[in-house]
Amino acid sequence: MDFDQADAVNQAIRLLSLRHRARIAELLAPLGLHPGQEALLLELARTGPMIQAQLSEALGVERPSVTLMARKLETAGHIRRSPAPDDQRATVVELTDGGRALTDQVKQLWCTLAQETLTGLTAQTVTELPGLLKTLAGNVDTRRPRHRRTPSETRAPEPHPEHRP
Amino acid sequence: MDFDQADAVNQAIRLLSLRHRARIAELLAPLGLHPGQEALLLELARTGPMIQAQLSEALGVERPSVTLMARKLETAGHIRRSPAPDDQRATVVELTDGGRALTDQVKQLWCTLAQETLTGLTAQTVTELPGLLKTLAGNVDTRRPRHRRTPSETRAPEPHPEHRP
DNA sequence: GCATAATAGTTATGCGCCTAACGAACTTGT
DNA sequence: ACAAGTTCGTTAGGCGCATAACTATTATGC
Repeated sequence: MDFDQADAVNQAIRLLSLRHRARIAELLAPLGLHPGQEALLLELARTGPMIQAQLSEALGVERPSVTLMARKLETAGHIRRSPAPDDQRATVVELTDGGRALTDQVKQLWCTLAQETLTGLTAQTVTELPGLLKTLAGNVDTRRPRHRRTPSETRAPEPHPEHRP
Repeated sequence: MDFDQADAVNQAIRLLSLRHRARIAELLAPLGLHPGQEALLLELARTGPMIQAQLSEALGVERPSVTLMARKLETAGHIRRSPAPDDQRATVVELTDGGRALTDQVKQLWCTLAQETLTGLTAQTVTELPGLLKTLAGNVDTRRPRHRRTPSETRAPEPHPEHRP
């Protein structure tokens, strides 16, 4: 692959990351939230009370990051942390009533943002987009081992599917 | 737009951002670079010596961010900063010889990364992808004013083009 | 010509995210 | 049953990126 093509892709992903996050920050600021925190709240709303380690896995961030974010969200009164009954090490995290209400507002922003983001795309592109992005993310995922082979990556034998229908 | 659909898109973008950046970090670590710095080096290699304000604009990050990154890259010996002759306030940044050599290595990583990222996609998707991502980034761009209208965004009258041919 | 505005850069501070290192609690192997 | 390993959470430190506030220089208006 030649550099210009690679650069176009990598730069576009970088720019999208920056802009998307910046827009999230803008939308979240009135609620007193910072980018990343909304993901934690939404995950709790989606799955219910859970252990920080599970949150770390679900959010795709490391455990120390969860520790700090959770502490701040707790201080703000949006979540509650209590020791897990069956495991003395674990602390279970859950939304407070206020946190749930706040999350409802986040959900609306979430829709606004997506609507904004998808402006001008065809319906087909919109429906295919999530799968496409997940494929890209999966292709560069470093959490689970990527290919068990040595770094001579001439061509990966079993890539991710294009989209799953 | 319903929440699940919006969430799928937003979450996918978030995940891609995290994973792509993580992979960049992994690839850059052997060179002693951190994510974001490669963009500065590549921009200098692309455009030649330039003012920090121009770098800020080109990279899409704020000027204080450029200040700190540039200082670190200068300390590492990859770039050189000198006062601009025609403007006493400005400082022009350029690659050193070592920086240029390092950037050549970055370019190779860049190709590796893109190849990895695009694994399993059709040729058509690959060619359309940069334009698509740029559209998405442009749709959420907050630097230039987004729509001159009040925030009642029932539907934007003149969205971005699907792709520019 | 001079006050005023705009621009270039820096410092300070805060957040998300990371890795490394640690203690405490659970799980396992034998 | 107990040592060894694993997992959960935390602390400490570092980087990228952001905004706010400041200085120094350049450009503009009248």
